[in-house]
Amino acid sequence: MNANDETVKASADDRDEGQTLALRLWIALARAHNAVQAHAADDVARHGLTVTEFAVLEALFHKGPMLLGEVQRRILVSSGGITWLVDRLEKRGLVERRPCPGDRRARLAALTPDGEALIRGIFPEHAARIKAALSGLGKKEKREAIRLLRALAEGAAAAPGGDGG
Amino acid sequence: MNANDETVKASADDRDEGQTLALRLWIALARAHNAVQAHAADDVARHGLTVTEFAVLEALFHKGPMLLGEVQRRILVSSGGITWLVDRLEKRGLVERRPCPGDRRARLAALTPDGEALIRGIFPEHAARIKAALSGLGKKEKREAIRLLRALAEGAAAAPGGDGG
DNA sequence: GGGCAGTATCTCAGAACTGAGAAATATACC
DNA sequence: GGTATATTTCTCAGTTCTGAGATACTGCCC
Repeated sequence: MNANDETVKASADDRDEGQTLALRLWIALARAHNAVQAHAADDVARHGLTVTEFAVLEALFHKGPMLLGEVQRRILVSSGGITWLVDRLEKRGLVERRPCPGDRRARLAALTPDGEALIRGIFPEHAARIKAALSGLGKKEKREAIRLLRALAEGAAAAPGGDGG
Repeated sequence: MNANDETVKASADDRDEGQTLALRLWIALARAHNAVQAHAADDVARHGLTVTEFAVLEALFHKGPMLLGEVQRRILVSSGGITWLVDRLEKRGLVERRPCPGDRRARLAALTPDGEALIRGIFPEHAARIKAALSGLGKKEKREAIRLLRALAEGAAAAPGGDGG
């Protein structure tokens, strides 16, 4: 149910125009992501964290202990990546691994008291920083952008190839 | 000149709501970027290229020979990154370095005939693939998304910290 | 024409991953 | 119960990049 006018009648010009538009959108998406990511990275670096490390702590803070695999899917890293991340956070005493009751293959990642104190302390400031980085859009525009980006992600997941086909 | 209603009167609730909205937007942005990037990566991988390598070839294809620094700023990598990328493409015979007339510090990157033939051959299909990945939005929505993403990127660049303050 | 800040690229150590495959366990079917 | 397949995490080699500092040159000012 996409409002896809170009499927009705597609001349060569229409196709070119549609492709140009798509490429422009892809570039705009990449640049916006990059610009916001720079702010996020800059902010969490003050606490010696990377954006993905922060994402792990934040997930555990808001959802409680989770299977490594759940965290992995949530923050979009590979299986090797989540092992590496949790190793790193465990060495710093921010996260611990616990056995998963009922499944001896799996392990839960959970915040330690230190980890919880850290994320509790830095999360509000981080959220404020993200909000500031996104201040180019008003509330209404943000809501519209969220709607469009979600439709974009769903469409991409549904398209053949990539990671969703 | 941002349509920023929340600057008028900001109760604690308003602030929380604004932050929640901002965080949701940040997540939607990251997921959309990731989903589209997966398609782009999957497509160029068929020719043994990464997304950034493709971006270098595409820049040189559409703009002609460029200073390494120009390419670097265009595709958003570090100085070490662009050296590494051009090295790699040069080894594969797709790109060559040329001296820059009038500045002996600088070097131009330019497509070789092989490189031009490659990008000319794969660009149309890649553009079609990107268009397919972005088919979750209609033309009108794409235009609106581009407008919002550009405003987002500008706002982020203008905000203190990150890479634009 | 010598010093000096500024700019462009390169070098290099190492960060932050990826992806394939191994090991351990779970689940389903005969 | 036994075999096959799937799932979950871990290991490890290799890839793709970053950031700091080195090197080479430019252009300005005295």
